[in-house]
Amino acid sequence: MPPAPTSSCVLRVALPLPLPRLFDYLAPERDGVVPQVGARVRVPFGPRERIGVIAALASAADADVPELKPALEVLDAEPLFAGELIDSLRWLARYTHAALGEVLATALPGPLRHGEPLSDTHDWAWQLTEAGHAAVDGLRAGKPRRLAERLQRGRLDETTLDDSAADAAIDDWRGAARSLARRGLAERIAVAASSRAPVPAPGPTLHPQQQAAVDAVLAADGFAPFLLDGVTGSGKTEVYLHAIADCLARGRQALVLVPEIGLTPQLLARFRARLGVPVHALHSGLPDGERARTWAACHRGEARVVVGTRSAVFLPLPDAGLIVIDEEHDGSFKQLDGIRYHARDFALVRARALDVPIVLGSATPSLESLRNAQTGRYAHLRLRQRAGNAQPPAVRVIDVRKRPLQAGLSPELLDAIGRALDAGGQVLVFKNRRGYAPVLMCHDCGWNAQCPRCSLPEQGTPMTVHAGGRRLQCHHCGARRPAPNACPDCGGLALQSQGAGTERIEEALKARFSEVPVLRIDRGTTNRRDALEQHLAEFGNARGILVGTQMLAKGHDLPNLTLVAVVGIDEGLFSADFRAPEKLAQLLIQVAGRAGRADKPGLVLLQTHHPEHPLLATLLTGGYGAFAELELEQREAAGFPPFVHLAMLRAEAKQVEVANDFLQAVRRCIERDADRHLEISGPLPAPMPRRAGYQRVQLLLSAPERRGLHAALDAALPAIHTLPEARKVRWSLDVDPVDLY
DNA sequence: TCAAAGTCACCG
DNA sequence: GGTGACTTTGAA
Repeated sequence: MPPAPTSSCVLRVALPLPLPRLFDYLAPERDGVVPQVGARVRVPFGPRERIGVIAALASAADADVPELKPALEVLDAEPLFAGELIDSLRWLARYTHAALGEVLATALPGPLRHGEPLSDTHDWAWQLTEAGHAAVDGLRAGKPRRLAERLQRGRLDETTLDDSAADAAIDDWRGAARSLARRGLAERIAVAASSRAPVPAPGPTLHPQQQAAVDAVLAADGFAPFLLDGVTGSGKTEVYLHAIADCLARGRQALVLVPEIGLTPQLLARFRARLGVPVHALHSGLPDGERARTWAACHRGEARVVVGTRSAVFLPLPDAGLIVIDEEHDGSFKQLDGIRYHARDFALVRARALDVPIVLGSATPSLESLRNAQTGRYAHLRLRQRAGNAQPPAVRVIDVRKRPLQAGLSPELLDAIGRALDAGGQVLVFKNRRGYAPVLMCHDCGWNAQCPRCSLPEQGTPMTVHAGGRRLQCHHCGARRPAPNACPDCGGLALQSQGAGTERIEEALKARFSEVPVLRIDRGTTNRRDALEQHLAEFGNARGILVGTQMLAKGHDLPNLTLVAVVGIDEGLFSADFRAPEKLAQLLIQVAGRAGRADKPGLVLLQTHHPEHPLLATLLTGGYGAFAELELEQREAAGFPPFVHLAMLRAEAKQVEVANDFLQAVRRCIERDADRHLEISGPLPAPMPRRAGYQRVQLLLSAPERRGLHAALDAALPAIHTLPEARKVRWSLDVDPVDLY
């Protein structure tokens, strides 16, 4: 029961500011709307107005300040944030140590954040006008005519039109509709939000492992986390679809989170066709209004299935029945600025609070999730069987030590590319992430610089190259030393820092294979969402070479791809980032999955200075599971997640000393009352120490228990916020950082 | 002498 | 974070 609005009612408001406190206001003086927790309010703040959210109600006696200003207006008669959602967001604010107001603002689409009312959620449909009915037969053949002929049979929902766009009957119907509307032949009308009962289309018969996985998920009663660990092509999506169909049949909502690159029109079309209900999509490429409408449709319980990227984890789900995280290992679930949340981890918190099952699917699960499966926190569902008779590709390692390299490509690799092209196939040259923290390596013997203080017997901590190649630095302990002139192991002079960019590779390939097209795909050439699809469509199935980075690891099918060449993997084997081996293994498995089809065996070539490296050996002989076991042992020995918990404080300033001084002061704040289990390293220059004219420094906290880490931060943060040094830098706190940059 | 640039406290 | 108010600094 909301309390009656009385003159003594005080609103404790969370404002979108990086201030870790609430601001108190009196209820608006003349306002019929009853203030409730979770409703937005417009309030005066300093010289201007802000939109905040009522976080609590109190009586005037409890106010912190004697003279309160009245709020201007309560914007929501029904709270936007209610029940489970606001509880979970409160948890997130505590966990990320961020201000509640900022967390709540992050959880809202732009228009709602700026005070606009909850959008209408009626559907739009198109119908012919009277003039339109009369004119159909006179229209010229073309898209407008084809659309008009469809509309002659009755009006059509936009969602239906979107769905049928996939079968190419009327692609780009919007253009055709606009053309008809201009001539007064068709009109757009509002219709009640469709509450179609699901009309699912049958899918392929499940194989026994899929069926077992589906049965396990359907048997769940309330909160139950599942790790769906299925090799590429084993049909994880079918398992999701069955679980979602069951969820719909129970009258509940389903939320599906996918990586940024995974939300393609094909995926949506498949979901829509199979589930037989409208499927809402939510991603950063949509216009604000669209995102606000989806939010409203979820809030009202009208949206039954939502497929979205990271930020969809904030959608209200009053009738939640299931959450699915596809490709749960994917890095794009972690937000890297603002509120640094991890959508997968927050989805788990929400699933627990909503008391619904949650399925985390991946062919290459994160080590965190595998660990949770090992310890029994997640049920481990395995799909080991491939659908159809697709053969895994052959994988060969090319030793490039002492080989003459052209833009980092060995003669053996270039020959293999030539042979694949001669056979009429396509080649993918895949460059592992651009190493912006270069390590020093000997081209003759593969030696690389490691920190003498931090090195463990099997797994050293690499030192990264600084000061134009003259200095080496360890990002774990801060040790520095000059770079050697000759290799300490073999005496050779072929020391080099790693990393030829994709541009240089592209140039070299164009020069060598001038008779075929060479297409480079990376952030530089392809930043729009569908640009990748377009580029690949133009490329077609003809002979040619694709050069690129992460973006090419998954996505569009390339049926004629017979050779995948991976270069730059040594940077992943010896990176300063403890997650680099995991990312590299995931990438290699994914990239390898792209080579060859049932009828054309594929070949994967890995070019390295370290053919005997245990990561490669384990991955090639035992697969990802064996690699993960080995890597978890390494993590445990080296004291890295998931065996410890990390938090990273980053600071940047024009002068290094300013950023350093701040983090030194932070370190003293934390040391003052932290227990002895908390390890602090730094302040140290970030592996990428300069960005846009700013010097970047970081302080890493590590604790064996979450509780200890959070206790230390809770104790120190109030003091850190008031440090005089804090005003001179831009700083941020990242709990569970994914990479240490 | 004024104005631009830097510093600071506060916001209910 | 953003703002107004106050302080320092520099050029005519």
